[in-house]
Amino acid sequence: MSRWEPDAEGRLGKAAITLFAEQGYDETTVAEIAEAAGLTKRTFFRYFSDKREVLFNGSHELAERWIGGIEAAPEDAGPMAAVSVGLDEVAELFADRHAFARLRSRIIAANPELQERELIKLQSLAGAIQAALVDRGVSVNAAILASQASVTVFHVAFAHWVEQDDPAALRRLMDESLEELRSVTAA
Amino acid sequence: MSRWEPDAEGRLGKAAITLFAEQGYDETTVAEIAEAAGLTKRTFFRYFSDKREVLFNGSHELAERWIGGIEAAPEDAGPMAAVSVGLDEVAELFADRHAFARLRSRIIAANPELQERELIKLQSLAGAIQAALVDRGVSVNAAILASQASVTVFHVAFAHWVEQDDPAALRRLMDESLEELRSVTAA
DNA sequence: GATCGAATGTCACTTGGTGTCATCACCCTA
DNA sequence: TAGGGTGATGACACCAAGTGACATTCGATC
Repeated sequence: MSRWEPDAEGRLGKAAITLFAEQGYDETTVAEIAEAAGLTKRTFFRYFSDKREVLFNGSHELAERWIGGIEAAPEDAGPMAAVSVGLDEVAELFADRHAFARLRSRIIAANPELQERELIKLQSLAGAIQAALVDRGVSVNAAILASQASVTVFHVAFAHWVEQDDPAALRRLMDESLEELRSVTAA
Repeated sequence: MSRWEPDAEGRLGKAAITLFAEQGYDETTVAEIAEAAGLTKRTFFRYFSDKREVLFNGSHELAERWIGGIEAAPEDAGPMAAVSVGLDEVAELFADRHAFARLRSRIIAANPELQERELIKLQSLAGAIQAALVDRGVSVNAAILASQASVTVFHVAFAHWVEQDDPAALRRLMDESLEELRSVTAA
C-alpha cells in the first residue's frame, strides 16, 4: 500500500496506546503520537477522525463477528438465543487479546471523554444487532429491547473479564450476566 | 444572586437552545451564545464545563426524581417494581415539557457528539439507580442489570414520546417498553 | 464611604481539528 | 529510460474549544 515505511495506521495506533498508558490520554498530544510514529499530526487525522478514535478501531470487527453469529443461528431460535450464538463468536475474537483489552480498558476508565466514545460505539453495535434481528423476522420493538439488553450483558461481562485473570472466562461471564438479567426482569 | 442582569445561567441556556435550533450545533460558537446572552465566552465556561453541557443541565433533576421514587417504594417490592415507582415521578417531571423535550431531542439527534454526551448521562443515571437499589438490599449484580435495563426502557420510551403528539403518553409508553423487555428476555 | 467577596471581563495561550497546496515515492507506459 | 500519473505524506495557516492568571465591577456590610 504505502510507499514509505509500511503500516502508518498500525504505527500510529501502537504509539498512541503506548503514550496513553505511559503518561495519560489528556497529557498526550496528537503531535506527540504522530512524531513517535514518524509522521505528522495531519497524517494522524487522515487515519482517525479524531483523537479518541485511535482506541476504537476494533469495534467494527466486533460488530461483524457478532452479526455473523446471529445470522448463522438456527432459524427457529428466538432473539436472545440468536444473540447468544453471536456471543460465541465474540468470545473467540477476544480469546488472545486479554492483556491488550485490559490495558485499553484502564486507559478508557481513566477518562470520561473516552467512556463517552465507548458508549456510542456500543450503541451503534446495538443498532447493528437490532437490524440483524429484524432481518430474522423479529419485530422492531422486540429487536430494540433484545439488542440493548444483549449489549448491556456483553458490556457488563467484558468489564468483569478484564478485571479478573482468566483469559478464557469471557464466555462463562457472558452467560452468567445473561442469566442474571433473566432472573431480574422476570420478577 | 448575581448583581448584574439576573440568571446568567438561564440566559446562556436559552440563547444556546435558540441558536442551536436556528443554525445547528456545530455552526454555533460559544462566543456567539455568550454574546446573545450579553456575556463572554469565559463566563459560559464558568457555568458549563463544556459546550455540550448546556443541553444536559436537567439530568441531575431527572436522577433525583427517579431515585426519590425508588426510595419511596414499598420495602417488599422487587428491583424492577421499585424502579417502576421511580418512573411515575419521572413521567410527572416531564408532564409539561413535551415541546421543549422534542426541540432538544432534535438537536441531539442531529449531532453525534451530543449523542455521546446523552449516553454517558444515561450511564451515570444507571449508576445512581444501581446504588439506590443496593441500598434497598438488592445484590450488586442484580442491581447492575436492573438499572441498565430500566434506563434502556426509559430511553426507548422517551424517544417514542418526543416523536408522537400526546404529551401525557410518557407513562404508558414506559410501561409498554417494560413489558416488551419482559417478554423478550423471558424467551 | 472603605472594604470585601462573588460574578464577570480581559488576555494570552494550548490543543484538537480542517482546508489547501506542495512534495514525495512508486507505477505505468511510450 | 524518461516522463507522466496517482495516492500518500508534509507544510502551513487557520478556526474554535477550553484554560489560567489577573483585573474589574457591583452590591452588601460594617
